[in-house]
Parts: sequence; structure tokens; C-alpha cells
Amino acid sequence: MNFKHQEVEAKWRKYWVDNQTYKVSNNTDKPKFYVLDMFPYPSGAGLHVGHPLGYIASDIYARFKKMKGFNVLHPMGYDSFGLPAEQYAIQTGVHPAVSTAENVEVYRSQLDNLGFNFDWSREIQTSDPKYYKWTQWIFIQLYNHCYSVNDQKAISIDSLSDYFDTNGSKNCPAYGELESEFTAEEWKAKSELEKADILMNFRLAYRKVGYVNWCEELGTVLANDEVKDGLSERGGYPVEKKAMKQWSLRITAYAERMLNSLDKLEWSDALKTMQRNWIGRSEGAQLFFQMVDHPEKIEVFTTRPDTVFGATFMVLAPEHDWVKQITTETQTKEVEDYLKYVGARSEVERMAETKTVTGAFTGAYAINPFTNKQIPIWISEYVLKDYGTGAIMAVPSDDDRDNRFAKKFGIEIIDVVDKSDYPGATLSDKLGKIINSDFLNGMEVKDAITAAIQKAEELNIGTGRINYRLRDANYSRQRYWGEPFPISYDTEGKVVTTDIEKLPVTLPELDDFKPASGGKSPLARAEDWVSEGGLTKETDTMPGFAGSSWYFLRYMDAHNDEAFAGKEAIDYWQDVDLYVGGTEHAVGHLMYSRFWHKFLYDLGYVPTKEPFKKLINQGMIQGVIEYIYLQKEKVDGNAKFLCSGLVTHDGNEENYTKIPIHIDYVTNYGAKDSYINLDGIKKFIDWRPEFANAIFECSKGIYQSGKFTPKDGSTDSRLVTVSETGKMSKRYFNVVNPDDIVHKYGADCFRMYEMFLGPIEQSKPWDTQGIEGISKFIRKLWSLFYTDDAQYIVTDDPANKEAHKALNKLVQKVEKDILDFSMNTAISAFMVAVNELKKLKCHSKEILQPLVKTLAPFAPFITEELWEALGNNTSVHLTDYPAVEEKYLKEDSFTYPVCINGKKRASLTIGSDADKDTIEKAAMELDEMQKWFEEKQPIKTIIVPQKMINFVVK
RNA sequence: GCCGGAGUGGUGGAAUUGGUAGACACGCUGGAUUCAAAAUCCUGUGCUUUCGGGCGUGCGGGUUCAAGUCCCGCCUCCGGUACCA
Repeated sequence: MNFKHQEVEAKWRKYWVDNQTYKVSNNTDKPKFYVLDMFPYPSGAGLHVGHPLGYIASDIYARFKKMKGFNVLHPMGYDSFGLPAEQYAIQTGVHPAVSTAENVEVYRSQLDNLGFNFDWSREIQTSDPKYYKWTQWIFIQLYNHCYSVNDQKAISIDSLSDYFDTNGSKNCPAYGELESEFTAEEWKAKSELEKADILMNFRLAYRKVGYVNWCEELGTVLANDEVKDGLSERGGYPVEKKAMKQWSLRITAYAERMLNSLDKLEWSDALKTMQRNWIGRSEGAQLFFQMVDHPEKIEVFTTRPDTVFGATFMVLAPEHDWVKQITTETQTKEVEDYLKYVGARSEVERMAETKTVTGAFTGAYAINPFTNKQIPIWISEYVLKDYGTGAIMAVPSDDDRDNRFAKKFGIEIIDVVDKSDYPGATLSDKLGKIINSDFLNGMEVKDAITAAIQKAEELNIGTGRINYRLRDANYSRQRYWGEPFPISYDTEGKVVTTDIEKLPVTLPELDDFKPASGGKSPLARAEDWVSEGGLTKETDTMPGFAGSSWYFLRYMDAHNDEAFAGKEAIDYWQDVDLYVGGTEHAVGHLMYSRFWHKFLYDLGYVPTKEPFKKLINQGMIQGVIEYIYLQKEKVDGNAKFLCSGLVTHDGNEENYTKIPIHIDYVTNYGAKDSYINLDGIKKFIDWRPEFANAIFECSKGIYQSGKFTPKDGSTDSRLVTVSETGKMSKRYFNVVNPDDIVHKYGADCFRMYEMFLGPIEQSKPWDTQGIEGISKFIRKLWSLFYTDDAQYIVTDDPANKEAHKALNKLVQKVEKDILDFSMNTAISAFMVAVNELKKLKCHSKEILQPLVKTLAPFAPFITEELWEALGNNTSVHLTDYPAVEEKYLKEDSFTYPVCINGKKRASLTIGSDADKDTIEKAAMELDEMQKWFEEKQPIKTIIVPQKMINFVVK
């Protein structure tokens, strides 16, 4: 009898639901273990074989931990707000909630097919009002708090207001922007609106002017990646920077803490480094340069205050607030032209250009506070508005960009660092001796930095400072399909938060999802919704990362209506022990989640400082893209396709374009010699009728309009395709749906094959052919239990030593591999064990029963079926993982490689307890060794017990 | 440019503390079974060879009795990032 996977899978899928096998309780004495997958955005395309890779690995891990006695939380849900559903709604009028629900259903059935042990009773969807009620609630908390620089934690905004009441702004305890100092009396005299404006500059969720990519033609705001070369990707319309009031989150307040606690996390070094670089901490000084003929001082940040004597000019970001007011009349045209030039350049262009320097002189001057010389103020795109202060002191002798700039515009260069003692050192090494710098002369760079800061402080023109690359997060989107803000404005424009009891603020019903006029969110069209009780609602919605920044907490207590999750549940589950997901979220999602988590920690809602203890990044599964060559020039008005062999032979690849073809039409898909035959060509034409009369030429003949004209009597046509490894994507017609594989081979086979492909972190191509190996393994396993004619052949006879040894080696190896996340080697261990048991003709229950348990995390269906066949009446997934019996692992003998000068020449099998002398003697007496000793003398022998024997000869 | 990762048979990969390079599979070769096919089973499979051996983990050096693994210098590919003051 063969294993009928379709029947068996259906049977157990039902059993698991009926018996609530995977339901997880919050009330148990067992230790907790939380395994989490990054939840998916339910796109219309459904899952492809790449998506479940991480889910399978985490499922195995979760099942294993459960068998090891842990209470394991392994939930799943959907990040169901997002742009694609909104885009689809604009095109078709289908409400995003409707299309999202449909997509979720498809995802659910695809996930169910794979036999995951998710506790679906805890499912969440970020677009569910019951869920986003709490996203809004957290937002209100952020709004109501600021960050105390003294306590290094969030404190209520009321306490800051109280501080101002008694102390004014002096020694302001909160992190933020204080535009001007005030006394307690001045504070008290301010109007409510003025007070609100000042407090806004300290709130962790705050409103400020931000710049967005505005496209007039499309009437909408675009994301950075929707803009190409200053034009919209869709339609190619001009895009400009537009100032709009936007909500932001003050993530920068947490920069230092996020940097520091990174060390303790079990994340890959690669990922930690990425986050460190993203936070980008740099130490330096804040210096003020008095402008000439203007009362203001230009504030700069520099990591090299030691080079201040070499600062011969200043550069402001083109967007800097003061550019207009300091530009002199004679320079107005030049500056305006330059601003126009910069405005037309996309952010990417501005950043990518490193070779050529551009800029304009404002006509204004500042005074270098150390040299007291007047230095010109320029503007250039290489200085960024959002980094540091948006202005720099330029030191052409010790900065590459400043140097290029000075050379191009003929500005003085003063050498201030003598680097002759450090040949080969680069500028970033910060090495050398200071020269031409008054009191700093002769100092090493390091000491000079300290001395310069000290002097700046004495002169009251600056101070030491730490700067971060990290920027506050823009939190407003002018979109429909996102969380509405729990925010309204009164007639004066003052912010009013929605009462907690009135949450959630739900989305208004709309039937047109296009943006409203003036770049406003579609919500602005719902006028009845917008105005309520004399207040005007915020019409922007929250960004994608809002819902995903805290979802892992909701799973702990998914249906709580009194809190985002109950205290008891949070105290029990604490944090995520293992988080599995793709590297694409390395900075965005993981940064925001850590920030929110730390904030909730400050408020006492979560007991842990970090949300994700251990993190595994899974690689991508790539697809093979099959192309056929299309000749660029038509032949008698007809398109012409050629066999790749002919194109290679022709040698002029530029005369052809490659067009991707649906992989279903390709024979030997994925192989190097994959091709389309006549049948495939016909299918291709049915798919792309515009090529009905196209010519298909290969070495065997020519096909056109249903007729094949052979060149040399061939009956077959093989149009060889070009196969390239690349993304698995709808646009390349190479998506492999897991449902199809599961239907043909079974879910167990699919799961094991994905794991067998290689290390989880690595990207690798999908190759359906290779699955045969796993399929054979499953049949072999089955044949240990049943004969071909369905006879159950498991016996109660005791097994021999070899069988016990095979089993125990397996149990030990699999446990280690699962903990190391090395699923591929675990699978091969199963193959080795089953091959061995097959050879031993072992059908003993005492071996097969633990074997089934060991395999259960990997192949949940077949093991459940075999477990039942073995006479058990509870689920195998509720049993314990087998214990290793050491006595079966002992080897009586060991086979040594016997080497001459490190090269293996013979082998020696000898008792495990033999001592070194015995081993050496036996090895030297081996026949194969004699000829090596004939001419040369052994001068040294190295014996590593249980490893190898090496003779050094000369 | 910078940061991170990786280069091992025809293919996916194994060798995790320096100790038999290529486990386990796919593919391919030959054979058994079959009317035939599928399935199954057996056999071989890094390259090379005068059958002793020689050469082999991206390239060039080095350390060591011994290097895929450690050190120095390169090359290529992938991912991230971007004039970060």
C-alpha cells in the first residue's frame, strides 16, 4: 500500500481542528516559549513557494519545543493595511476591506495546506477596528509623553508643563527642540495655543512641517520608490517637494538606548551592524559661527573640531531656512537658479552623485570664531537639511567633498593636519599632528579634538555633542487604507485627542478612493465624518509600520477589549524568544518595534526592554526566469523568435530582446537545456495572440502559423530558452504555487524539501525536480511499516544493536540541528537513518515509535498517521521528544585515517580502547605503509584519539 | 565608496573547536525487473592518469605534522546603504 497523502492530510487536518490540538493556553505551569513569524501582507498574488520557508522552519522549532515540555505560542495574522489594496480599489471600486478579506481567505487556505501548528484562535488583522483601536491608543500615549534626558525614559507631557510652570525653560529636562528660552512667568503668561505649540516640540508623537513628493498631475503624494529621475514612475509626471504638516515620531530620543541594548540580542552580527549604521552615532562638537551683517549665528555639527582653523568656508543645505534672507542682491539670480536645479533633482540623484560638485555663493559671510577671519557662505546639495544642523563648516584640507568643492570654486585651502607620520592612513582614520592652528599646534588629532571642544566651551561658542544619523519617523500618510488618527483640531487649530472610551476612530465608508483635492487623504471627502461636535478630524492615516510595531504583543491576549493585552498575559509571555523573517525588514520594522517596545516598557506596560530575543533571517527562494529571444527587426511585418543557440551563434545579442515566457510552456523547466516544443509554442500563442503569425526558428526548422517546416527531416522543434535565476514574481510568469506541489507530493514532502534545499539564511533557487529525493524518502519510511500489498509489518520483536544505534544517533543529531536551525542536515540524518533501518530490515516497534516522534515536527501528517497505526490514540504532537540512550552510541572500534605528511594513504580499524602505542604500532605495520617507509624515515608521529594518525616522513 | 554576507563536483549542498574534502540528495552512466512504461532494486559518478600516483574548496602568498576552516594581499557575485559633516 502506498501512502495516500491527500486522504491522510484531510483526515488529520480535520482532527486537529476538532480536537483543538494547537490551541495554546495562557494558564499553565509549563515554561513559556514564543516563536513568531513576520506576518504577511495578504497580497492578491497569494503565497509562492518562497514565502513558507521561514514558517516551516519556525513550525518545526515550535513543535520541537512543545515536545520538549514548553508551552509554545506560535501565532499567525495579517498586516492587512497597505497600498496595493487601495490601488486596486481606485482602479476597480472594490472596497479595500473586501479585497483584503478575499486575499486573507486565500492565504489561510494555502497556510492550512501546509500543516502549521498555528493557534488560529489568536489570529489578528491590523485593519480590524478591534485591533487598530489599540494602535490608536498607543499613539495617544506617545502624544501624551515626552522623553526625559535626565531619567532617560518617557515622562508625561503634563510633568514637563509643570516644570515650565515652576522653572521656565531653564535646563529643560525633555528631549526636543526649544526654539527660545523663557522664564516661569513668561510661560504662565502664554496663551493655551502658544503653550501647546511649545509642548508639541517635545511630544514623542508630534506635528511638524515635512516635505513630501508631490505630483500635481496625479494629485497625490508619492513614496520615494515611486519617483524615478524626478518623475512619477506611473505616467512620468513631474514630482516636486511640497511642505505639508505631518505627524512624526520622535524615535531619535531612543537612539542611544536602541544602540546600547543591541549587544545583548541574539541577532546576526550582520543585522546588528546594519542597525548600528542606521542609528549612526557620531561624537563631535556643536559650534556657532556668527554671520556678518546678520544677527544670527550658524550652528554646525562637526566630528573634527580640531580642524576648525582650516575651515575656510561654510555650506548650507539649499533648503536651509536662512538661504533667502542672507543671499545678497548680486547673488540672487545665481542662488535662485541653483535652487531650481536642486528642486528638479530627485533625492536619489542628489545622493548618488559623488564625482562632480555643484553649489552657489550666497554673497554672505560668517566669522570663523577661532581665526576671526571672514569666510564665505555657500549652498550645495551635498549638505542635507535633515542631517545635523543642515549646515557645515567646510575644511578643504581634511574632507574630500570640501576639498573638491574648494578646488572647483577657488576657495583657500589651509593644511591643518600633518599626516606624514602616518603613511597610508586615510582621512577617516583621524590621525596626524595639528599644524597652522595656534594653540592646537603639535597636538595629536585625538587630543586636539578634546582641546578644541574645551576652548569652544570656554569662549561660549560651542560644546561637545553627540549626533545621530537616525531621523524622526514621518508618521502621516495621505491615504485611505490605514489607521485613522485619534486626533481632531478645534477652530483655533489646537490638537484634541479622542477620548479613550471613544476608540476606535473607524474609517469612514467611501466609494471613491482617489485622493482629495490639494493632496489630502481620501478621508477628507467624507465631510460628515470629518467634522464632529465642532471639531475637525485629522484626515491623514498612519503608515504601514504602525500596526506591525506592536502586533507580537497582541497575540499574547488577542481578544482583550480592556487593554492592548492583559497584564497577566504579558507577564507570562514576556517577549518573543525566536523571531523568523526576511532581511528586508532589517531596519524599518525592527527599529520601530524596538522603539515602541521601549516606550511601553517606560510606561510599565511590558516587563522586557527588547521585544525579540533571538532573530533568524531567512533567505529568498529564487525562481528561474525563462526567456525567449525576439528579433528586434520584424520579418515581413511578423515578429520572429529564435532559439538561443542561433542567437549565440549570431553573436549580436543586441539585435534581440529577451521576453519572459510562462514556465508552464517550457519543457525541462529550470534545466540548462530547457526549451519549448511545438506544443509549447502553440500554448504560448494562445496566451499572447498578438504573436499568432510570428516566426519561430530553431536549428531543426521553422514554425509559423501552425506549420512546421523542418530543415533536415526533423519532426520535432526545440526552441531553446534562456534560463536565468532571479526573483519569483508574477511579472516573470515563474511563480510556483505551494498548493500545486502539495497536491502532487503532499505537505510533508513539501515541508521537508524546502528545509532540505540548504541553510535557512541562504538564498537559493527553487528546483521542483529535486523533490523526488524527499518523495522517495517518504515512501521508504512508509515501507518500514507496510508492504506493497498493505500488510502492516511492525513487530514487537526487540531490535538489534545496529538499529538502536541508528535511532539514537538520529535522535541526538536532530535535536542539535533543530536548535542550531540547521534543518537541512537534520533531513539528511533522517535519510541516513531510514536507509540504514531499511538495510537492517528493521520493523521493530521499539525503534519505529521513537523514529515517528523524532520526525513529527518535520512531517506532521504522515507521523500522525503512523503513530495511529502503531496503536496510539492521542496525537503524536502532544508526546515527548525521545531521549537519547547513550549506551547505544558507544563505538567498539574506530577507523582511523592513516596519513603520510597529512595525506591519507590507508585506514586502520582498531578497538576504541587501544592506547597510543598500540595504535602507532598497528598503523606502522599496515601493508600500505611499507613503501612509504622504504625510502624515507619517520621523524614524527601524531595521533589524535578518535580523529586521525599522521606520520611525518623525510 | 562604505557596511554586511558568500565563492566547494554537472546541480542543491555537507564537513560548526584546524584533523579522512564532496555526507545526503538531484541529475547522469550501466544493469536487474517489465510486453512496455512508471515505480522499485543494484552499480558507478570531482578532474586526471603510464593505474604507482598526480591535481583539486574563487586567485596569489603565508603559518602548521595537517588549512575549505587561521593570517596577509587580491578577484567575482549577492544584499544593504548612500555626499552623514
